[in-house]
Amino acid sequence: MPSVKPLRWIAHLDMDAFYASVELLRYPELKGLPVVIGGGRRHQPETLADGSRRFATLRHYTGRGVITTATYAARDYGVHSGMGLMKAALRCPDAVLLPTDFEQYRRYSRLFKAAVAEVAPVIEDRGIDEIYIDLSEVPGVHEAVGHDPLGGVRAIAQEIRNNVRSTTGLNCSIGVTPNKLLSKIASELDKPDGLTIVTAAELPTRIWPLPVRRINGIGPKAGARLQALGITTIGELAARDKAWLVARFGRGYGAWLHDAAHGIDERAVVTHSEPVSMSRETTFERDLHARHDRAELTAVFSRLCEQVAQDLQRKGYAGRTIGIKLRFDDFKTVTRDLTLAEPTADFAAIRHAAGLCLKRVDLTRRLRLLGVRAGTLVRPRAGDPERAAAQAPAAGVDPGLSLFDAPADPS
DNA sequence: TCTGGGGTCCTAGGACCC
DNA sequence: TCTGGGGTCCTAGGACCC
Repeated sequence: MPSVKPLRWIAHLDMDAFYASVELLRYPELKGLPVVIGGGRRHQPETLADGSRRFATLRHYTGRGVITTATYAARDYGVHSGMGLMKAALRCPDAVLLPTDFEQYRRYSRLFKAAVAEVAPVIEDRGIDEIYIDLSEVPGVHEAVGHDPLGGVRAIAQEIRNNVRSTTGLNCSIGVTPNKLLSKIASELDKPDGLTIVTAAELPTRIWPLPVRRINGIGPKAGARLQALGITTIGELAARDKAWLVARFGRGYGAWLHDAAHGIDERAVVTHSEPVSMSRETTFERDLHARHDRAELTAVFSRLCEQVAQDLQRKGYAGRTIGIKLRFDDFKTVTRDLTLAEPTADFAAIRHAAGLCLKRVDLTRRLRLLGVRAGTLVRPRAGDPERAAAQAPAAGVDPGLSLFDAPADPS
């Protein structure tokens, strides 16, 4: 029997301005206004005596926060996620500033994913506001409706959108194509509140005119290199020989670039995955010096280790690799890590290992960020005495007071 | 007025073993 | 005493994504 490649329909669903939209559900009076989410905890809205609410604006913001999400009204002023709040304040000083409330966003994330699962259960998580959905096995997906050969897919995608809308009050955008790569691109073609179906035959007309940066996996660096080579659009990338790309971008990435430009992507929708690492990091309000701010740094360092330990324990994991991350005042970032004989989720063990890592870093420059990470995770089985012992609190916690001894005086 | 926090994956060199 | 490959683990950095 000849084997025929089954026709796949893969959807990519992206919630529209997710964090901001969740906030608008509880503050409906902000609808239509420029609103940005981000920054610390200091700008909570306050409720006045008459029941109305007063919101902070960007105007007087000081600090190192960035925008995590901006409403479409705010984007009209040229602000976008990732932009520093100080910079955004110059462009749109009257934008409302709300603090992030991950607890709430996670709740709505679970809600919208459950709503999707009622229609199509094969879902791959891509973070809090995005999923891939394999529609291939959903009944009726391959059937035409009237004279529309894509009627089946369209109806199911529409049903997913309706269900998300009615259970969460939130809008999403969906792209549906034969694979994840194209669906990711397609979901952005009609944002917000869009539904876009692209067939393989439409690749030249609908995908090739787009900039290469729209491809998930071509970031700032690769985008700039391609531009320097005279390649701006996906079509121009598709026109290059694979060998030409391999010669310039390496065997793996070069070949992938070629396939991606031709809309080739066989990756499956993965419904389950295990975490590889867990980490905590923090950026300081002002840059700290190892010697001068030793007490503060030591306290932060311990807190990060404790948070990582708690995260591991809460989720039932232990890490065999413990690492640290430091970012200096010149934004240079270094990491150090250390592999233990046994995985651990114990605070004292983590801090001890992280402390050893710290000794391998030159702490002359001031620090702007400190992070702690546990990698090579395992899920210790209950009743495994050896691993249970490794998880138990270790005797003798080193005080850590000498963690941040500076090697030299920079001044 | 510099640029958050939480991740994944890839590469590359050196150690170490066969 | 010198010269090999291959495989795996460890470490550091970097690109990229949400």
